[in-house]
Amino acid sequence: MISQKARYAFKALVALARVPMGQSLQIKEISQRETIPRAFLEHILLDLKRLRIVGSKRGKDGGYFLLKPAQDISFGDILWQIDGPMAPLGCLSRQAYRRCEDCPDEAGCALRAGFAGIFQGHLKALNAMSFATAIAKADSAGEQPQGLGAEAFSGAGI
Amino acid sequence: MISQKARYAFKALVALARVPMGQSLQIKEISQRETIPRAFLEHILLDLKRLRIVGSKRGKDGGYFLLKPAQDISFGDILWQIDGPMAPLGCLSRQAYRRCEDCPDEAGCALRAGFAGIFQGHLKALNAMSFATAIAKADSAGEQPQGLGAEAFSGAGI
DNA sequence: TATATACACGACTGCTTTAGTCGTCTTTCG
DNA sequence: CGAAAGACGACTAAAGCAGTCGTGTATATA
Repeated sequence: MISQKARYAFKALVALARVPMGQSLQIKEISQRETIPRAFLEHILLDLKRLRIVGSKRGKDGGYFLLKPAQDISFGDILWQIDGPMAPLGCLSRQAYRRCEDCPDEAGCALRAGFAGIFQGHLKALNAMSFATAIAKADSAGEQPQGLGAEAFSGAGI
Repeated sequence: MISQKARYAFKALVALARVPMGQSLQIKEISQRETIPRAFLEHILLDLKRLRIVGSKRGKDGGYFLLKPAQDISFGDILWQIDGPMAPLGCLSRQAYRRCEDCPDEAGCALRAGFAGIFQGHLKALNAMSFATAIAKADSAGEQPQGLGAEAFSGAGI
C-alpha cells in the first residue's frame, strides 16, 4: 500500500489537474473537496512545491497550481518523491543503491535475479502512467463501468 | 522495499530449494549460511510452516524442508503472506479490500483507475516468478553477468 | 530411561516511521 | 493597515519493524 501521504498527494494533484490549466486552487478548497486534513495537506503541497511539481501564490487570492501539464507528471515520479525508493531490494535501487549486508555474491543472488525483471516492468508501468491518462480512464470508467478482470488475479493474494 | 523479514524468508526458501528435494536443513545451518539472526529466523520459519510452505521435524536430526517443489512456490505467494497485501490502494485489494474513507465515487477515482492496470501487471509478474526460475536465473547470471538494462530505467527514480 | 539436541512459541523491547497537530511567521491584496 | 493565505519548524501519539529471551515440547540415541 502506498502511504496515506502519497495518497493525499495524488488526490491533490488530480484536483489540480482537473482545474483548467493556469487556474489555481487554495489549500482549503482541496482539503474540503478531497477530505484531506488541512494542516497535513499544507506540508504535502509544500513538498510538491519543493519538487517543482506545483507552484504557489501567497497572500490573499493565493493558491496552488500545476507547474506542468498533467500528461507530463507520472505516477512513478510522485510515488518515488513522496514515499521514497520503490525497489524491492536495496541492491536493485539506482538512486538509493544499498548492498545487502548479508549477500556474499550479488550476481548470484536468486532473490535479486527474481525481483529484477518484475521490478523493471513495474517501474516502466508506473512511469508510463500520467495523471492525464489516469483522469481520462476514470472519466470513461463512469460511463462503462468495468471490473478489474478477475481472471488476472489468480495466484497470490492482493 | 520488502521488509527484512520477507527478505529473510526468501533467502531461507532459496536455501531450502537448493538442497535436494526430500532433504532438510536446520535453523542453525540456514542462519549461518545466510547470515540471518537465528532467533528471528525461527519465527519466520514457523510462519512459513503455518502457511504450509515448509515442514519441520523436531528433536535430534530435526530440520526444515519444503513441502512442495520450488517451481510451485511463487514470489507473489511469499510476499503476500509475509508482508501483507501488496495493493497500492485498499480499494484495489481483493483479500483485504478496504474502501478509502474519503472517496465519494470509487468508479470515478482517477487514482484507482491509474493504479489498477499497473498493479494488475505487477501482480501477474510476481505470481509468475517461481523460486525455481529465480534460482535458475541467478545461476546462469554467474556465467554471463548482465546489468539491469539501464535504458529501462528512464523516468522516475528507483 | 536419561540426556542432548532441535523445533515451538509467547512475551517483551528498542527504534523508526507514519500521520498528523499547533503555533508562529511572512507575503500579498484591497 | 488588516484580513487572508501560504511557509515552516517543533512537537506528539500510535503503529509497525526487527529483533531478543526464556521456557516448553518432541525425538533420537546411548
